[in-house]
Amino acid sequence: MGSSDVREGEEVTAVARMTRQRAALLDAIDDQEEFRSAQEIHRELQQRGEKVGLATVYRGLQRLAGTGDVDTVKTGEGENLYRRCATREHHHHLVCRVCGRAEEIDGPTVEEWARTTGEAYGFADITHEVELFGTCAACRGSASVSVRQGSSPDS
Amino acid sequence: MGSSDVREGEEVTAVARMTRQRAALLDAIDDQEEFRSAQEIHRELQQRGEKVGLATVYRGLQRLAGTGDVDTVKTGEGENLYRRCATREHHHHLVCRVCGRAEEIDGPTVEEWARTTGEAYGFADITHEVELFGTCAACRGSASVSVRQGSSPDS
DNA sequence: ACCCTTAATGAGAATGGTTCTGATTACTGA
DNA sequence: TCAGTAATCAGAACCATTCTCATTAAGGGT
Repeated sequence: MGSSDVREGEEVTAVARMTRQRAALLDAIDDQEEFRSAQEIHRELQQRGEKVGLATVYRGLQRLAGTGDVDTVKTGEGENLYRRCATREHHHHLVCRVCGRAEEIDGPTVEEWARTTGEAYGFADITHEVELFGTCAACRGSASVSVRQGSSPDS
Repeated sequence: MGSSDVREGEEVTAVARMTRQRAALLDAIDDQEEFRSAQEIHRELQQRGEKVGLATVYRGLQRLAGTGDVDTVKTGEGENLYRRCATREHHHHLVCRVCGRAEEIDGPTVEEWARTTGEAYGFADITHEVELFGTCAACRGSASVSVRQGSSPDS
């Protein structure tokens, strides 16, 4: 487990043993601007001819998410999507339901709202889950393809 | 399928055939102030001596959620929680990670923020997913029991 | 009260994403 | 080079939820 590694993250890679499959995973992630599910990333790797197990992809993404090297969002269906992280700071996402492209948005407004609202009700250790889903300008025109459900028309 | 029923919902029940198991489900829900998972509700029914199938509980909750008679929130683990709904209007929740008790909160602030932020990026049909999790005052003191994960310390 | 249509139910199988298992492989520091 | 052990792999296990389809029963019509 933990021993001596990681000091001042600046390389997305860093830490732990660099194996062929981990390198492949990092490559794949670096090449993708959009949010992808673990399954999709695994499929992508196979198509590239990389032999990487599904479990390994999950583990890798998990670790990367843990170190803050990749961002994650949950779709309304309880599936996790990943993509490389631009900033390490706390932020939320505006994800396109169609193409999966996402904008990272910071919301001092929501942060503040979440905290004060929670405290107003006497709750502590407030965490918030905030994701926005929509249809981006590019996808607006083109005919629909497989639409990724972000959330029901409510909530 | 659809024919003549439902006009102006005012009774939580209304519509469709009132079966023994549906009545039992409605009862169980009426008695619970906190958010419960379908599995928990099913278990509860069994303990009451009601013989109701798991699938039926899921179907029932689904319908109730559809008609807006029950509220739902998703835990970070992709499990759905239900409880009877106080208001039919759009709102969010502040859920206690420990006991499941929840406050319904309205957030003109977030609503507005979500809409404007989304539009600022050229996205349309914006929907938002917002849930707050925390530890309520009552649970703060008592020793921990099974803690229901609401979300990771981030997001 | 009795029928008949058809919604509702139940038991279990199926799904699908994710995690775990146990054996095997292969980094990496010494 | 070698040992120690992290990482990998294939597939089983998990678990919440959904589906299948034969069976049951609500409830409007008569």
